[in-house]
Amino acid sequence: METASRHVQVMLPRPLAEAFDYRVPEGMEVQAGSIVEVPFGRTRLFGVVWGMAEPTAPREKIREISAVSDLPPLSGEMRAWLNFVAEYTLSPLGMVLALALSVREALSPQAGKMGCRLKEATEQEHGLVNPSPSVPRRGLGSACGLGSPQGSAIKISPQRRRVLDALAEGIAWPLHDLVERAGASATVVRGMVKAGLLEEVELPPETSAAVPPSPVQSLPFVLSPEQREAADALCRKVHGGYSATLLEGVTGSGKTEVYTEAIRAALGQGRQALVLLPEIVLTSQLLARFERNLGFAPTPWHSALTPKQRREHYRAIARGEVRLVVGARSALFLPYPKLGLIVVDEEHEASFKQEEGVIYHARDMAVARAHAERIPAVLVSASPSLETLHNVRAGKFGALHLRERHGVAELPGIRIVDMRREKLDSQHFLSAPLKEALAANLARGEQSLLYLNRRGYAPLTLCRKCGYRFQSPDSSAWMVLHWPGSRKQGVRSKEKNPALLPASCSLLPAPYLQCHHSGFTMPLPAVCPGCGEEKTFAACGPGVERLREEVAELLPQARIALMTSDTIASAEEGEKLVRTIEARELDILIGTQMVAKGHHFPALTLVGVVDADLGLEGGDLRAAERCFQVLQQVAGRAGREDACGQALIQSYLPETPLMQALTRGTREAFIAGEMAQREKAGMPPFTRMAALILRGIREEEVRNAAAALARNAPCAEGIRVFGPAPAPMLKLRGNFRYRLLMVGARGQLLQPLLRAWIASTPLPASVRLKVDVDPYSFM
DNA sequence: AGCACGCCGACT
DNA sequence: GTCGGCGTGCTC
Repeated sequence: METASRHVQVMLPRPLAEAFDYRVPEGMEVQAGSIVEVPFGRTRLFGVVWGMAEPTAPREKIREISAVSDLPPLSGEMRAWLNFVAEYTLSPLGMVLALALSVREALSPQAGKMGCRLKEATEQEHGLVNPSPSVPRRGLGSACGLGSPQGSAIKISPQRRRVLDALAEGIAWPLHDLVERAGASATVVRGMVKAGLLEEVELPPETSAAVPPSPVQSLPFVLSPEQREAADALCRKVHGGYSATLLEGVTGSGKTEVYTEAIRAALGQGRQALVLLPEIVLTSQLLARFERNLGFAPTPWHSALTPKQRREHYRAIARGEVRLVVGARSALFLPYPKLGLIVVDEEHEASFKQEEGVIYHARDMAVARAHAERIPAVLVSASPSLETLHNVRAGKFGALHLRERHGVAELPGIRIVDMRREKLDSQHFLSAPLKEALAANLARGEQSLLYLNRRGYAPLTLCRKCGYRFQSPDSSAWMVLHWPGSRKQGVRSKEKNPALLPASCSLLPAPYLQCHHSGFTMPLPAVCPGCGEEKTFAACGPGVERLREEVAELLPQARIALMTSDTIASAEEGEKLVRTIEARELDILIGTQMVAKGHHFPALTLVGVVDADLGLEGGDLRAAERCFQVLQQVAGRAGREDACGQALIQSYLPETPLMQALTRGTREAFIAGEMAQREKAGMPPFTRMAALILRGIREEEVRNAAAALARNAPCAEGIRVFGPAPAPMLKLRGNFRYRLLMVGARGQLLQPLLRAWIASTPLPASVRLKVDVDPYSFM
């Protein structure tokens, strides 16, 4: 009888909504949340025990659990939260679980890591005269004449010799390291294993080096009365179960120091704390600041960790050995066994929104996790999102406000340059006031920053003869002209039409065209693909590369540098440039989004925003909000220490409330206007939204599927469905995309309606549907 | 997500 | 005649 056989439901890190049935072998102990290794198809996978009910799958399909991980089981709170995330985002639970089990190698002590060492009995078996592997030295590359038991000879080539020497100490080496050490290929090593010279053994467990004790003394900082009050309020929350609190304060008001007190309180309870930050602000300087403040190094979690660090950090976190994690949004999904506090710094940042795979907003899911774990969440910002402000007003979130700035100069004077009144030279983009200010600043020996959120040389290239426009083959976007070498040709600007591009270019590097959506890149051809004429290309509009050209022409003596993702490929390069700036070896920095945040430059006293209206383009309802934030942030870069700086903002829309609010330096006016506008237009945060995005290879099928969905749209009180509309970027990566938008009243949960809607509309397998709940991007 | 099976174009 | 492209379907 098999009445004694136990079964459990195992959730697997695959896009599956349901758990699979598995048998628990005799003598194995599992509980809900246990991380287990199971056979799955022809591979083995780690999954999590999700239920302990009777199996529903046919008995003959059910297989047996292979092993249980040595890591502690996922807590009930964690599992409940993962379930919530799956339901909220309409993602298969397995996909959400995959985020939590992201480091597969961390789930077992060695995860089957194998290494090679000398085979114990090799010498005797093969009749080696001398047991030392470094001899015999003679007869390299030839048959050594050492008889195996069968009498066949084993060849010791120079490569094999090096491998034997590398292993002389008898220690097992991972294959990869051995290959490097011995300078022999993996094939050679494998051949030696086959020949019986080496054997594969499991490597001994690594020593846990994830949390080295830190000798750093914490620097006690003195909090102002205002800061003290806010810190005390947060510390009280740490003892009080779930709460969500906005900590608002301008740059320099000491927000970090205030929430560090709450971290201390959580750690004091023996619990773990998590600080989430946008990836770009997660620098070594910032980690060092936490270390100084707390007296120990926090554990970082971001995309640049090495596989080994990732594994060790994951294991130490899962075992509760790590006290503080400072990480990017993926750190939210780590299996902290005793989380006591979550801080989301730069809460307003759009980069917390994950746009691929499971589409989620880390800030919102952090609040949900705090709720599930019954702990406080603290949202921190100098310019909170409208969503968060709305939650504060609705009484869902508490709020603390830091009003004083400490050790920082006044905010810069902001002036809007009305570009409608400016007479720009053709193919030039700097207004007279900005040019004058740049020249004056240079004369004073002070640094300037020009902000233009457009990579490359020009956003559009067209043929002046036939009107041909370069368009990306795999999306409908224009190809952006890049011309990194353009600055090297001083004479170019003296030509009649400076925008006219040479057909063949002797400059280095040569101009090329790139699609910023797909990454597709091609050289600028010599003749127009439309009419075959030479030298007819005109570059339209400015990019940062072209701006540099203009500035170099205007101020030939200035030392200029570009800061874009094209010129700054790594964190080290970025830090190198920052050091150059700090050493005042640079006069004018020209940059994209990248320069908006991060390091502050002591001698920067002028900021010029070349095209302030750029951020308002694109179908994005939060465009104004984001544009305001970026412009305020960029403008705020001027004059941060002793000197009071100025910001000049070039705009064709100087009367808009956004630009007006910028000049007054008050956020309140802008927020009030923006809130009113959103409410009137029925937009979030006053409504809820979900986007349905369909994509497929054949446009006809996608369009039909979208139409079918639209016909089936739910009719419910307060629900509106818009579309289908071809996605703004219609053909992205070879796929046609159509979108529908569902809008509901704030109090209405969209998910059940969405689920019923989707379930009632069968779609062809060739058309994929994804749902973006609370969409940020409308592309 | 992987991974294999299966049906149509460019090669030994 | 195959090799291999990725479209489709399955995994307890």
